[in-house]
Amino acid sequence: MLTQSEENHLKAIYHLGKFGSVSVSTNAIAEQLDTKASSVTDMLKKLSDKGLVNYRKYQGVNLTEKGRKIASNIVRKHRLWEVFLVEKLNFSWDEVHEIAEQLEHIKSEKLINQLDAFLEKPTHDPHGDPIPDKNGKMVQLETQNILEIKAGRKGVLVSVKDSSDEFLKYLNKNKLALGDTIKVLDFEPFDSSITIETKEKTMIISKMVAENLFLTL
Amino acid sequence: MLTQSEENHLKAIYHLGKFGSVSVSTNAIAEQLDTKASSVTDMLKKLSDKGLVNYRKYQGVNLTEKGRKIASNIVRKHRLWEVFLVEKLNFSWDEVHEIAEQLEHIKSEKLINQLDAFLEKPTHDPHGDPIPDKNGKMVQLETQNILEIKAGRKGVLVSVKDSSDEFLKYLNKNKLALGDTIKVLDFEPFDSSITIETKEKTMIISKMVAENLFLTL
DNA sequence: ACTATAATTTAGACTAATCTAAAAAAATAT
DNA sequence: ATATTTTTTTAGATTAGTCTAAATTATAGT
Repeated sequence: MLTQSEENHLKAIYHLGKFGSVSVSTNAIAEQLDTKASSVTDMLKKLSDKGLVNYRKYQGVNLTEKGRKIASNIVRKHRLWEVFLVEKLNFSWDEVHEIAEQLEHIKSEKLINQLDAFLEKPTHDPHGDPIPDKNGKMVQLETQNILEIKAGRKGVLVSVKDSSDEFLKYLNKNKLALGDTIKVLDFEPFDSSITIETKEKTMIISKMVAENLFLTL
Repeated sequence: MLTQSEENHLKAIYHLGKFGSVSVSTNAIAEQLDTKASSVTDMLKKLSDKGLVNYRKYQGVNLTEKGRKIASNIVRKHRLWEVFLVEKLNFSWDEVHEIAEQLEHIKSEKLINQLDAFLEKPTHDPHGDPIPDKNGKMVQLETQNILEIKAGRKGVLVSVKDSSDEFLKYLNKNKLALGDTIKVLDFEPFDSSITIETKEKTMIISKMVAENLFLTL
């Protein structure tokens, strides 16, 4: 049985491992978990002893098959709980992350299976992130960042990269939600801002915002 | 913010304090939590420093108003989650306790309010125990132990004292469930066993079983 | 290739929660 | 009332997770 801290470290490695680099650095994990590199080193040794990560001093770390399975299961739980909170308990998508961070550590396989069924086996969470199945597999939509879409074309907003409160509140304030159809009207090369059109209105979004919006065409 | 262990100690004192004695003994808490008396003593000092219990060496302990409120809130969460598991996720009543032991420590006031509303503000959990409201108040049904009921009278089974797996499985096996009407046919003074009649059948229950069944007349 | 900088690990300390064994206090029995 | 037993507390040790500061290794710049 793993502790919450062990689970959080595996999850961090899982998330960081997705982006290119074969091995994940100690510092990256420390930053993700808001802790110190020395604490991470200690934990990596422990996880290595348990056969959940491949770790070589100074060389970074990555998940073993066993570790990857555990990590994807935590992500699965996190995202299922987020769906529950939004769909059943009327939370808005900017309120659920912290609570799901707690709920993801509840231990009961039956619980998560029943929850999955109760929610009618959702494939994506409220932020558009795919929910892994029991084996860690997930449907990955073909998405494009809005910055890569040609002016004049339309797409459907299906996921956001940044799931922070502040960013989601910005989207709420500007009436942008998953599932909305967005048309790219104009691209301004000077600052990479984009003019977009939604059902609601026409607006300009900054590069910083645009980087976090992913659409299907 | 309290740790899980602190919360568990408060909850144990809350439950033990219900039965007569003004103050709860160190040993009783230790037994309830399956830990050692010395560990309990340490924790009592800590809880006392935080103003959650009144503790005097060798004199036992009881909850302060602040402590009582926190404890009843944990019990509230535990019982609401049990309702959720049974009503929404199709668990049977003998499977929910352990999971609720974990869920009761999730910290979010909004979560528990929304859950309460989603479940339509239940007043009792699947074992018939009353669910405290936000202020710790609960409706206490006028119940009688089946041993105190005169032969020939009927009652409705509304709660069970022992919530262990084994006992609940015994009830399931014998088709006894909350809400069932039970008629007391005969009382055997020799061993305090009772002959009862349900929709299903007539059966004899031992004193040990009878002690755990509470009815409304 | 050498040096400065950055990343990582090690060493040692701290806190929280637990335990065992011994000491102290309270309860009970004669 | 005293002795025995039980309960409770204290003292000291252990484990997990964390930290800071120092040492080590890797990386980058010239």
